[in-house]
Amino acid sequence: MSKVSVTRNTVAAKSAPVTTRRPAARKESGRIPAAKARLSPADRERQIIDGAIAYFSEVGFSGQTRELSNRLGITQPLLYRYFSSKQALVDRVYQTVFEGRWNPAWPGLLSNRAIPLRERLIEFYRQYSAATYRPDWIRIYMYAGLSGPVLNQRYIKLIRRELMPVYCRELRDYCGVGDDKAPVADEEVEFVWSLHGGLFYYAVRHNIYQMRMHVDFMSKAAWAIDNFLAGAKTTYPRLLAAVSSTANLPPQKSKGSRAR
Amino acid sequence: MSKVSVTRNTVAAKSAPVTTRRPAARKESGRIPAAKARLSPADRERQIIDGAIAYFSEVGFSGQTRELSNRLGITQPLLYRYFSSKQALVDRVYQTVFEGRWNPAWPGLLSNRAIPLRERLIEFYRQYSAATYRPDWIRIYMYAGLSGPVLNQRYIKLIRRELMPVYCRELRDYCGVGDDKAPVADEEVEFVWSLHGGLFYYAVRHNIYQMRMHVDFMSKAAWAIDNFLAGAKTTYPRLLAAVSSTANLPPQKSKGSRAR
DNA sequence: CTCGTTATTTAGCAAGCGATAATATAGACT
DNA sequence: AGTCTATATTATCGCTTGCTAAATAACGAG
Repeated sequence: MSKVSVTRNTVAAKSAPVTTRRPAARKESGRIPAAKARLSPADRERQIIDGAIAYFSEVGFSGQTRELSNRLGITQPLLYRYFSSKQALVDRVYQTVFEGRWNPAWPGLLSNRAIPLRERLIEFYRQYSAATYRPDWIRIYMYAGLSGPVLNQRYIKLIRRELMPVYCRELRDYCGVGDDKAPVADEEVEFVWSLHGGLFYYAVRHNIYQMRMHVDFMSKAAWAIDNFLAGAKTTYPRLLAAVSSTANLPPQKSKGSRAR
Repeated sequence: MSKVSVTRNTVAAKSAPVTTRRPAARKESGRIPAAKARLSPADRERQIIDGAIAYFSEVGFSGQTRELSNRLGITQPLLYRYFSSKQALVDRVYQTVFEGRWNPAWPGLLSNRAIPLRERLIEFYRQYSAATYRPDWIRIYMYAGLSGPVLNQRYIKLIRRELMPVYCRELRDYCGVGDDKAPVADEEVEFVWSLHGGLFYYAVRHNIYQMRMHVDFMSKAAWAIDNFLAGAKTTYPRLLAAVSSTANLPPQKSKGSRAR
């Protein structure tokens, strides 16, 4: 219906290199242009994925393909030229959001004993929050968890495998207890989750409940880390002692060995 | 029309607990009506609400009324005899889940200085987790947050208003600093949120990501509380000092006064 | 300029959805 | 029992949604 006119721009033609996956090499185009002209398949695909991330993170994966195409300024059947089904697009959104933001250098950062543990933790949470404590990541992560546990379990297990053992061993060293080689116990990991989860929940309140926060994240994180480390000096040795004392005993019937 | 049989009486039998809240109103026929037959409006309404809580907490509020009615063993138009629209039913689910589980006695429990703070906190989280750290509450809470912030903001503000001031004042007393009457600063509240959020996130991992937990909640809570209190002895006075020193200064342009 | 390729749009189907009106039937009362 | 009322079901409407096929138009090569 004659929604013509506006721009006859040749912008589309200029973008030759595609770099299908690496967001690092993005030039300053930053925001998605309305880009209604003919695009190269690679560019169009990128545009659709970016738009889908923004749209689905806002309304959830029950959002409609027609509304998504409207926001992109394209027609709805065009989506199906690039993705065989809505589910395929959704899967691609998952993949794009969750795979590009994990930094393999984090374990190394956390275990760098040339720096005080406090500073390492602060720097880690600066990077980690910048990468994941954002509306698109957090919201898509939570939508994913509610519609099926597989994806989130995989991510939690990544943290448990890559981060938590390092975390716990550095904490042992910080508190001057335990040895570096003993495997970390579930109780230790859960202990660390209290800090990690407390910081994550800040992001949930901000990005899902959309609370206006009165303390900025890094300031809060610094106080939480300080408190965690200060308490750990006395609590963590006690925890390790409690764990090792019950480690190879028969399972006791104490007040609650069953997870809720 | 031919998809009958299958779950006919199992569904009816399972959804039996109708008398949960209304002791009166029913003559004591003793026999709980099989949900299949004609029910009194009050009983049918309860049954629908209970089923809706279970169904929507599982699949989210984009779940279909037909599927809900199937699970209840009733026909779909019957829902509309009791609720004018799907939205009305959804609102009723919100109301039922979120009102009814808050215990007004909690502030009193937290501020009862006849008991050591540690024990008060443990008892509080025992009650609080039993009331809200359950799949229906947590999942509906998160679905609600993702589809609109209003409800969650109201709940967060309830915590901020009813719990946090008490929490902070007891913490001041525990650490032997500050006075009871000074209003609590945002930084103090955020400090307490670190503990509270860390425990809440345990429930998220368990009930939304459906992780199998290796440490039961109360055990984890006890360690988290111990660590929080142990650290607070040194950290909280420092926090209070930092807050009061910048309290009535002009807003400074430090590295990050803006929330993320 | 012409023409072929292909990105994009127009048109539309079939199933799914919330919601309504008409019909049937269970249960209480006389 | 017979009757009446409110509960529950059958049938269906109008709209939405994922998806497809055919038509159109932009771009590049010769």
